[in-house]
Amino acid sequence: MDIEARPPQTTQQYVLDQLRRAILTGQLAPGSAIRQDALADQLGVSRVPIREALKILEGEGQVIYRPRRGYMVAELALEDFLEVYRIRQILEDEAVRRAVERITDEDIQRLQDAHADVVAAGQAGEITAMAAANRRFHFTLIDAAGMPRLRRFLSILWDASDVYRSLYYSEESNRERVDREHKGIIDAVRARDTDDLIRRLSEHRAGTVATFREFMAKQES
Amino acid sequence: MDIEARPPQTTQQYVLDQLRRAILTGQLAPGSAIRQDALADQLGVSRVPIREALKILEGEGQVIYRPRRGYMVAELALEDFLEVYRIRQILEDEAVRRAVERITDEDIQRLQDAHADVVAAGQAGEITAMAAANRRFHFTLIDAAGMPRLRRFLSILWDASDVYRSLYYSEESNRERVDREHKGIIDAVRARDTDDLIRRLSEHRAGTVATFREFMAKQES
DNA sequence: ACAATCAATATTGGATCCAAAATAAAATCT
DNA sequence: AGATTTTATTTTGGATCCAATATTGATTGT
Repeated sequence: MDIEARPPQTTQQYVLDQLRRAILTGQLAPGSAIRQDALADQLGVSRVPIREALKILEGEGQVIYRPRRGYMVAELALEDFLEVYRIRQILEDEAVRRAVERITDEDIQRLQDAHADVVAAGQAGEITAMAAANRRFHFTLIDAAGMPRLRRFLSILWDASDVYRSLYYSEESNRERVDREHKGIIDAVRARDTDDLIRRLSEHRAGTVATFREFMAKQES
Repeated sequence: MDIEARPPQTTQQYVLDQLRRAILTGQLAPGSAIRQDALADQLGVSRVPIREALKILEGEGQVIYRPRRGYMVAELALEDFLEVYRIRQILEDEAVRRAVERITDEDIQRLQDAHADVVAAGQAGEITAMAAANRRFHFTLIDAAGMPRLRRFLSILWDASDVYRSLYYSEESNRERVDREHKGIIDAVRARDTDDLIRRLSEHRAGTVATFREFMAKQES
């Protein structure tokens, strides 16, 4: 399923991919320090490409950097999570408004394909694959807006909350809900019904937020 | 006037500051390649901190990176400029909505101080200082929203268009207009009149966009 | 004169090394 | 024993070096 067969062009790109994966899977836990030397040994590279990859992640807010103290994986408090979702709301509303005007039949086909992958991965219980397909689904819509900066910001926001979104998919009932809501979203796109689409997407996001709220409440106890 | 008397903590920070300045002043022109070796000589440092600083700027979209080809200063076509301002519009609307609810009297005092600096710099004809004070003015408002990610995105968007905003200030009539509009903005904040504030800010931005449009039209001929 | 090929040069990417700072551990003092 | 200072260790920041790739310039052939 993974298309990325060819190796990355540079070592820093390779390191960046690995770091993303480690953060996503929780191998590098939120709040933990990132030891450059250990990581270099583990990946079989020197510290130089690691430092460059970390600078990229710093820019995305995935890691926190303190001069002469090094990097640590960013944590996401409830407050932060809500901010991420609030900004997503605002930016995605704008994105789909533009997208509806510009979207092609091929795009809609891609939307359907991505959703098929979501369902397939969901039934197979492959949470990671499902998260990836889900992201493809939503970014097909976002890409159709043709706004590269907006796309990049949204990408950063999705990255920030990716870890916790997997939580949502781990529940069977939520997976069914995603299936249902995605179908509704596709219908709204086909009908070019912007208001309906925005409403459905808002509803769609609300589920994840609720799950995160519960999760954080349980964490405290 | 420059408060930043103490030197940066690390060399990469110093290089980052210098690169920002060079891009802002046009010393590094949009579209031009950035030669790491030459820059290292010029700043009296090695290439390592330069590479790290460039990675930060890459993340902000200020420079474009192509593997094994190096970095070049990003260009801003009219289309890009309009996207930047559209996203600014959306995010700043949200920011001020929150800000109005949370803003304190000290914040409003800071707003006034910043505006006084804008006017003073404007009368002295110091465009760079005026741009800096103007930024302080607007980010006082944005900061009051208490949304760090939104603040960061807006910071990136301001950076992207900073070069061209100076263009706007270079005209005397525009400087007067800024003075007038800022006063109106402060009044709206004091009155906690969100709708009026949003309207005024929108109007305020429109001037810069118009100037950029004219500039680009002239460029072509 | 122009295009294509080959050689020379410039530039980036990564590894290794050392100094400076931060952290952890040991020793000293009250 | 507990707090404080001193010493040892770990870790980051920066410089230098070399290999791999890209770019430029020269050479050859048509």
